[in-house]
Amino acid sequence: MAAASIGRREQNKLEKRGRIVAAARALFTYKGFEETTSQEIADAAGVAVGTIFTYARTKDDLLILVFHDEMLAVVERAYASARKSDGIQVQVVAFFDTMVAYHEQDLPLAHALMRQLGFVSSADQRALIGELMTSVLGKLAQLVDGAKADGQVGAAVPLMTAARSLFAIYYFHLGSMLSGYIDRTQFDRALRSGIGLLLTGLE
Amino acid sequence: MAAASIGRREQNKLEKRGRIVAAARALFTYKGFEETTSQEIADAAGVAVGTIFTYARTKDDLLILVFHDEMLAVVERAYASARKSDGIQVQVVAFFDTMVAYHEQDLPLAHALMRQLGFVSSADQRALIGELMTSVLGKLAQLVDGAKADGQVGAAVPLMTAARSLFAIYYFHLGSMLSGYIDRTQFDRALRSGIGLLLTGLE
DNA sequence: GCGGAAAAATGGCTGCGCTCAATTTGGGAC
DNA sequence: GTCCCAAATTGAGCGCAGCCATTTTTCCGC
Repeated sequence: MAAASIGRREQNKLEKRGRIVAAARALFTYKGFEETTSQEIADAAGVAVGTIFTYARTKDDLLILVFHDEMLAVVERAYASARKSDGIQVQVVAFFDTMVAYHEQDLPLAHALMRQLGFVSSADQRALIGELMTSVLGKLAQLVDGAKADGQVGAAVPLMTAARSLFAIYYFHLGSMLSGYIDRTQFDRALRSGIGLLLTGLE
Repeated sequence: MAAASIGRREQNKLEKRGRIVAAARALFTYKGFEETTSQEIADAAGVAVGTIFTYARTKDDLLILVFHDEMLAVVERAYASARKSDGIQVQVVAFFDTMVAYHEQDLPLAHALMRQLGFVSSADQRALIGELMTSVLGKLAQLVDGAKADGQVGAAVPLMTAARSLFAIYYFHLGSMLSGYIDRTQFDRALRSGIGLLLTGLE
């Protein structure tokens, strides 16, 4: 019971944190990020407003918390989906398609998330987002590494540079779509041609 | 006098707009974007708070206005600087180095700008930022096109895809630096290796 | 000039995110 | 069981961006 009772306080905190994040998730989805007030989240989670800000320093942090766990899962799914295909290009496209499909479920929320990714301010945010980036880049690096084995990718290619460049291209075009510069069709085209060009090179 | 008197109203608006943007510019630089209040900008510009919001719908828009003209000029300088060199890789690096040097004058403000680039919400913003993007991508495309002439770049390479991919890599690493994931030295290395890889290709 | 209509400017007001002094809760020492 | 302290919770209050009913300025037909 000692271990359990020590855990009691932590247990409550964890459960409360879960309620807050779940409430935020639901409200963000239902009425949008900007349109949801801290008071509403607090009410839905059954806590006072002030309590929210002991679990997340800002409303923005809450958005990151909402995405964090889900995104890690999506990255795993994206990787699994990519592994089903053959050929590095098809694999990478499949990987990003899975991620886009996830974002397409709620484009406004994805748009709000993208704003935060471009403005990491606190150490908390840096840690959470850094974890996501490590996960995505790691999986992409694995795909590239796999392609090295069967000679699709040159042995001298630095894995992380390749992973970062692939992601950079995806990220840029995703932003263009979420900001309303291009539609989904144009996005697909742009992503494919960008990845294709990175594979063959300019020279 | 007819033409001038018709212009009088426009003249005043333009001059007032100039004062507001200049005041915002100075205050953002002096005490930071978040730390500057609309009231302070209004006082410095000699107008009422409400007036600001007839020239810019939000404080965010004001930030974009502040950068817009300067950025167009920086892109021109970056292009001029790139043309001095030979070899597409060196040119592209010189181009981005000029842009980074500009942002380095005020990293916090560059960071704030980056947040807006990732969250274009109004048609006004889309127009202003779209103009910047067109300018940057156009110049990059020109550099790539020039390199095509002397065979450094394959004739079949689509110019805009190349320009977008180059920019995407720059943008991604710039964001990493501004968000505090990497320092300037790592940025330089990452940018160069990313561009190098795009030139040679993964395959 | 003058009248009036349209455009621009104004600033008190509202609703928001977030703070912080005061209060409640939980858990160990005895 | 009781006491005590630290950790957790609370919500009224604060400062901010942005709104909008009112006032001021500008322009044109006469």
